[in-house]
Amino acid sequence: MHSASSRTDATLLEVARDAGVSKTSVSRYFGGERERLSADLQARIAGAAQRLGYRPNQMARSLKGGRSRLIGMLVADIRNPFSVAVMHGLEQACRARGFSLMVCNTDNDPAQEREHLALLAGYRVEGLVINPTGQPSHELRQLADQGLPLVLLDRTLGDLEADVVGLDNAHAIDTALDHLLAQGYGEVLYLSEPPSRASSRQARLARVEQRLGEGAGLSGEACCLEPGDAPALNAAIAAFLAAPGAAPKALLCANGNVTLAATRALQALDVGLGETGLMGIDELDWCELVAPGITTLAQPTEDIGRAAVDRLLRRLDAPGERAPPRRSDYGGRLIARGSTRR
Amino acid sequence: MHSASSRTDATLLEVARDAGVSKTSVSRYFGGERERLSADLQARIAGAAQRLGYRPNQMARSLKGGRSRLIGMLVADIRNPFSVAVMHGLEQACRARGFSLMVCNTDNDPAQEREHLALLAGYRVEGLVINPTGQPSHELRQLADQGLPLVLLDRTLGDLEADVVGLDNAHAIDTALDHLLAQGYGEVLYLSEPPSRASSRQARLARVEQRLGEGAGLSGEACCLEPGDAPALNAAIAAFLAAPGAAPKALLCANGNVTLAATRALQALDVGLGETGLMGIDELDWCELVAPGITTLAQPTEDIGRAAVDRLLRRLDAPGERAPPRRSDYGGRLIARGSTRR
DNA sequence: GAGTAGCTTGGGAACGTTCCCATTTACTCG
DNA sequence: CGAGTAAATGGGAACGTTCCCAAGCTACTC
Repeated sequence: MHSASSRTDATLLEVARDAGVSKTSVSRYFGGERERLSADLQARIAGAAQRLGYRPNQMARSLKGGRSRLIGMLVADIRNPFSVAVMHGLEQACRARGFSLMVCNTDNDPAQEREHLALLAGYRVEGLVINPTGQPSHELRQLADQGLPLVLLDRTLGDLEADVVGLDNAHAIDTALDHLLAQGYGEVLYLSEPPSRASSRQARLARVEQRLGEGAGLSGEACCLEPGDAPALNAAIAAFLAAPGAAPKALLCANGNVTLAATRALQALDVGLGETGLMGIDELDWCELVAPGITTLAQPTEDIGRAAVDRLLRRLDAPGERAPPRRSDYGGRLIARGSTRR
Repeated sequence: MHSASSRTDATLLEVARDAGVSKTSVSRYFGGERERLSADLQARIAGAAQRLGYRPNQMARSLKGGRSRLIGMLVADIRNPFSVAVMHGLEQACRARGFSLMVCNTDNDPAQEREHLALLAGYRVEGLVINPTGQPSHELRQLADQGLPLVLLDRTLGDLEADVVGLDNAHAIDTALDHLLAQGYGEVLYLSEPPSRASSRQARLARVEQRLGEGAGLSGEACCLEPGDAPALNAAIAAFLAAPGAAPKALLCANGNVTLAATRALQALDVGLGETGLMGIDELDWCELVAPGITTLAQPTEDIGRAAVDRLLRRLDAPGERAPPRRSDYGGRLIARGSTRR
């Protein structure tokens, strides 16, 4: 049992004194050079550290060494399961390579983004993974200019020089549309949030429009609505379903949030799933539960997380060298369920 | 535009030199004593800092001051929406009080818990919020002994001396059972994961057994199953529904995970919701989507997060003073939906 | 048997801050 | 008009590490 009132932690120097060795030796012991020390010294240090409850002070450590061993993550919406899944992959990968992850949630608020960016910079994170909200803030640009390795999740950001890791959007849209076509749907309504600043939304939208324009068995339209505008969504869907047309109709949702909103809308309109097709990008817990199951295109979130760390560390290992920004695109996995079975 | 190759950040001393002032003044400027400086000095410092892209080094700062301004959170499963929601509340509250949150996910793995605990201790977090997995690790006990303020989420942990913030379990169970009774259900199957180490599960289970034992219009049983054992769950539910009994039957799920599993099971058994009642503790995105909507008892997650930070800071403000551990219980909010309407 | 190489060990100067003191300057008051 | 106070500023010693360099020792090599 420890004396309950010791409020300040033991320091390296105290351990050294207690063990009767120099601070350098203690530093070596905890700094991964344990094998350089004689067995005797090791034992004495271990004993003293144990006795005093010593833990190396990371702050002092990174101050001297210049290496914080910290990776920062800026996530736009922590309550989005996609973000959480990627975060999980990131954390695993970081840990495996001796880094820790510091996560900040911006709630889609540029002010919080700036503030958190300053925070992370203050802790001298060695790399940054960002799920950007709007356009690049001044702070972010400045960090990038200073050479801080940056990885963007899912979307590019203006002309910001950074690696991007995400879904291969064109391929994802193709997979989705091909699936709908194969299941016998001919008329598609593509639902998305406004693509304004988000490059991935633009890419998906562009591919959809290209494919729908080509004909080849599919026709339809794209519809971009503000998130949360349920009446508009209901109206858009109702209009789409009411329009004359011989081919079976289906909805394709650009991401998980849209899938959620569209599912609500279809229930409000009392439309049966399957008869009218429904498919979404992003797999979610509940997609299999809403009868008869909602077809989705799952993103390989863990892979994306791992890849992000990979990029970061690659740049860290080659400091100074200014490699051109790189994109990594991952394929999605189709999970076919009842909502696209007629 | 900054010179792209400056890999090391500007320091306080460089700013001081550039501005032609002493480092003390710069320290004051960034340390919240800005008003003590003359307008002239303020302007010169601001200019220099801007020019050099200076950001105070948090590491050095907390090294000297002994205050890391960091709160640690240890969460058992980051993919659990309840945890994320609490985390969100925590983060907001931390930010509002000038702290930052460092989150670690243990994936329910004691080894990772120990490792992350060491990490957080290394960064000298000033308080710790824990969503504990099993029994208290040695490391945790040690930190507690050293007087690090600790808040446990949702469950107590052995004899560990720490504040606890969570749902008022007895009251929650009462609310749920009263609702089921009012809706005309008479026979209840309570589903839970094994309560082994988790005090909140024990508390809920105990109250359920007490109430079901009392009679008063309700009878039934409790059933504890390993998470993920779908066949056993199906069998248990099937047996419950097949048993003779005149009163309408309902299922009560101890938490979100159980609700998910039970919903799957009911679908597999092709049982209609409402006719057989279903109710869960924890509100989830999809509960309104599974027809006809699943009744839940929502936990006030944001409040819980805020309360946790509150406790922590209260102890931080009164250092040394060893106040007895305290429990805060929050009430849940009933969200009645179709699954408990006959 | 001296020179060299390798191992183990320790001393001390950083790292970028904060904060306690001292110093200077300008005012007020009796 | 001198003393006393307040406000503005700066110098320097910490804080707990790491890491360069040097010292002592043992054991070879030629």
